[in-house]
Amino acid sequence: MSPRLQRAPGVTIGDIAAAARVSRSTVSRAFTRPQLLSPETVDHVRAVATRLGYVGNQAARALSTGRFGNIAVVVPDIANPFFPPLVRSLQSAAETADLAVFLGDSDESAEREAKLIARLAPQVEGFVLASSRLSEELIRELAATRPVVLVNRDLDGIPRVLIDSSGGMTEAVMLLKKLGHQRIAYLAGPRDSWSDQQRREVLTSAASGLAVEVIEVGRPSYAAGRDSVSAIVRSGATAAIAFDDVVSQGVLAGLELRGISVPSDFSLIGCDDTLAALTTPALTSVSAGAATAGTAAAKLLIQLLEDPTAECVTIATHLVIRATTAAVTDGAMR
Amino acid sequence: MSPRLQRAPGVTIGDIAAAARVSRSTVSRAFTRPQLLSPETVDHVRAVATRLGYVGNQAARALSTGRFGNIAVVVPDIANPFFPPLVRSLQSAAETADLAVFLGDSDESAEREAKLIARLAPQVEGFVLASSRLSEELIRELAATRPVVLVNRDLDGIPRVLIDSSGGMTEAVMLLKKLGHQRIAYLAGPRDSWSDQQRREVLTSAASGLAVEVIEVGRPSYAAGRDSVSAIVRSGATAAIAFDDVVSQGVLAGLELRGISVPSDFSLIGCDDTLAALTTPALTSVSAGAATAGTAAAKLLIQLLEDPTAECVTIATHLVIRATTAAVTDGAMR
DNA sequence: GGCAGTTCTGCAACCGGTTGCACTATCGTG
DNA sequence: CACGATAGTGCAACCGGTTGCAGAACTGCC
Repeated sequence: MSPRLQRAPGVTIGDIAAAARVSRSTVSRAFTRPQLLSPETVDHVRAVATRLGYVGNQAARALSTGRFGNIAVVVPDIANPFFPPLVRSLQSAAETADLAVFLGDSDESAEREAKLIARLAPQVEGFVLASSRLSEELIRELAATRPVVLVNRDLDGIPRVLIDSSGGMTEAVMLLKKLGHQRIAYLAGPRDSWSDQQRREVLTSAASGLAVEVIEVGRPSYAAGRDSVSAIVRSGATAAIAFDDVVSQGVLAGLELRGISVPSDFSLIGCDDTLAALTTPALTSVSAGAATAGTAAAKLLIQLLEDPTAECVTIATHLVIRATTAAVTDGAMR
Repeated sequence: MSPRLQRAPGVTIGDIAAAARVSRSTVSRAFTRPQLLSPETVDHVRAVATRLGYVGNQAARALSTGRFGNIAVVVPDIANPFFPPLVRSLQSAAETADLAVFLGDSDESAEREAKLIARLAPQVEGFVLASSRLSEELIRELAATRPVVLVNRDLDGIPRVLIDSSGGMTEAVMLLKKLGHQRIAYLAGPRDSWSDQQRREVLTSAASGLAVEVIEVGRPSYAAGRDSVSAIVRSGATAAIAFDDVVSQGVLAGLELRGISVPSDFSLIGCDDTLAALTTPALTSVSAGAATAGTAAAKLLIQLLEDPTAECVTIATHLVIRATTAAVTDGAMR
């Protein structure tokens, strides 16, 4: 069979107890509730522990306390540039609360997401589900079991962090109006994305007086953006707002292929501000503060671990104007 | 104090034992060593377990077996586009071996990396350290304790996955030669990066007959790339190879600012192929196969858990030619 | 019919912590 | 000086699994 497991020969509280000539309980308390012991005892035990290189066994601790000191963050695709900053700041915030972070990548599949969650559930205190693809039912079921924080998913009664695009979207529309555009396109993202739904609504209501053409691009990707250009041209729009920056970048490439130059012939605005400064020309985009959302989600979850009260954090957005927007030219698109 | 912990009311083997009218040992064996039980018992117990929604408690299992079913991957910066694909494929491979993945982001700091590792060590079976900033000594110390796989760090005797840039770098130099460039620049990355050291060496040895100017850009970032353009111009080079794609993108922006057009006035080659297709013009780059490296690292670690034999996996690279390279023009740079 | 050999199952100890409770000094007070 | 309060420590049970060992039931064979 498998080679007989030789346990890691870790130092246990038993060893310390023996070396310090106290009981195991005392060793345990020296770390968890020092106020119950005399200061000398605490010092002594801790000194011995340090000398022996003691590191508490998390599994054993978890077993008796029911606390694991771990949380999990699940994302649909860590390779999508929206998520790394989010995960990064989340892990950083978790670290300050001495929580370790499991990462799950569901590969955009609800099924895999459910599996990951089931696998992780027995060893985490709570979950952060970012842009979850799970059904509302499953999420509520999970949330009944343990603390769950959603990011960009709006389920009443479940703590969530929502990046509210309305501010930035409204500014975006206003800017285009001011620049004289009269017919604009919205390159819409996945139907089941809360962010897309919100952006759609805000855009159409803010765009009174403008003609708005909604073009579905499906899964937001570079290729999808590039391929949507023909539809954009057909729509007669002189400007577009895209579901995210990845799509925008595809659109930029597609426009270039057709010899349509940005921003003189066509204006483009992205969302999320993940790549914005990196495109050529630099993309005007609605900042989404993924990093802020990560921190907020971590804090919310940490707070939730102490006091299970539902809450909703909203993060405001604003427009970052760069080089892909300009006044509409006379001939508009040729 | 803290609200008295109400343990998660999870189903335990005790509950199943009672419901199935067998002992706890039998329940345990139904999952871990079914060959010891009669097939009917196994079926029966499993059926009951499923009906009750049993999920094994990982902490308890870990306590008695010493196996956690978790691994950790530590990266310097998950927001750097090289790492997400790596982490993604690593987690996917780990999943098939039923291992859960902890993610640590050291924020480019050796100290934080050490802290993360200490925090995670008591609950993981092994580590994948990607582009570790840790001292050789600390890494060896850790590796003595438990399985460690390094990515892009070359420590003799420690299992590691190395992305070998020599193939792609050589092709890159050959291409530039063929295009008639005679003076090229290398935009060098962090001194303590193994990848950078390797690229430097390969480049200088492959570039016999060419003048090579090494320009240090320090921490590889968009801004660093953009700001290095003046040094490039000063060097008189007509082409450059950059440490990574992020730097390249910065260089593209910097060149544009100066009105130097790519590739007609200047040729540029990146490394890692992380953003390559997304730039304008699309970047010629040395593919690094971060995703492949992630899978390889996971497999190596999994193998290492069974059979602790040091191994080294090397991943070959090649050049992907896109639109930022062209024959040198007469006037070269103005 | 008796006995050795298998196959299956249960008992009980153990992994390494935590914690309710009991016990013993020690102290302050009347 | 007696007595209750309080502080400090230890005992032992418990968390939820795993596993060595022993015993029961069944088989086959002499």
